[in-house]
Amino acid sequence: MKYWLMKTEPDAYSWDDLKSEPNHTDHWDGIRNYAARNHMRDMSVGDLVFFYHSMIKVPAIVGIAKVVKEAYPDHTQFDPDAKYFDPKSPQDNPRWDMVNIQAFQELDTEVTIKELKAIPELSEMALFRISRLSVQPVTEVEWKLITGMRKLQPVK
DNA sequence: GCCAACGTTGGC
DNA sequence: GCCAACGTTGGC
Repeated sequence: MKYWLMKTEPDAYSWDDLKSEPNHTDHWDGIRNYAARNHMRDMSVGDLVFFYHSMIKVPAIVGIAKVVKEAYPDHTQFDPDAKYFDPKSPQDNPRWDMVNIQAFQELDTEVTIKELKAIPELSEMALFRISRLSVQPVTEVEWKLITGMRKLQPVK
């Protein structure tokens, strides 16, 4: 079992948006960064994901999602009308992948970046070291520490 | 709005 | 292959 963190701007797509999808599940399209893509390719069904809201007043981990489908080609790279259309991506060897995630667990309250920053054991998190990486690994130690800070409940 | 960090592009 | 210019991310 591996652990991850995925960032999203809630104005574009939020935790509530994911929860309102059929089966609380959606595909994670639009990733156009090789490091982030490679992390998605390393994901396995059952891996857990911190769902993180960025570009807002109080950036925070707002929920826990689960990987329910492993990496497969992101169809939006071939759609000329899509925001993340990539005309240079070869049809027979697509550059960009996505995974499917499902909203899995609720936190009783969100875990803010301020709170995370105050914890010395978390100072090496990719979240702080590699600021622009929108899909990133979380270590087991980091995962257990953070999830231990909150009550978790299944998403209904 | 500012600015640091980092990725991408393109000239040479 | 190098590197300057530029664009984007994202916290503050």
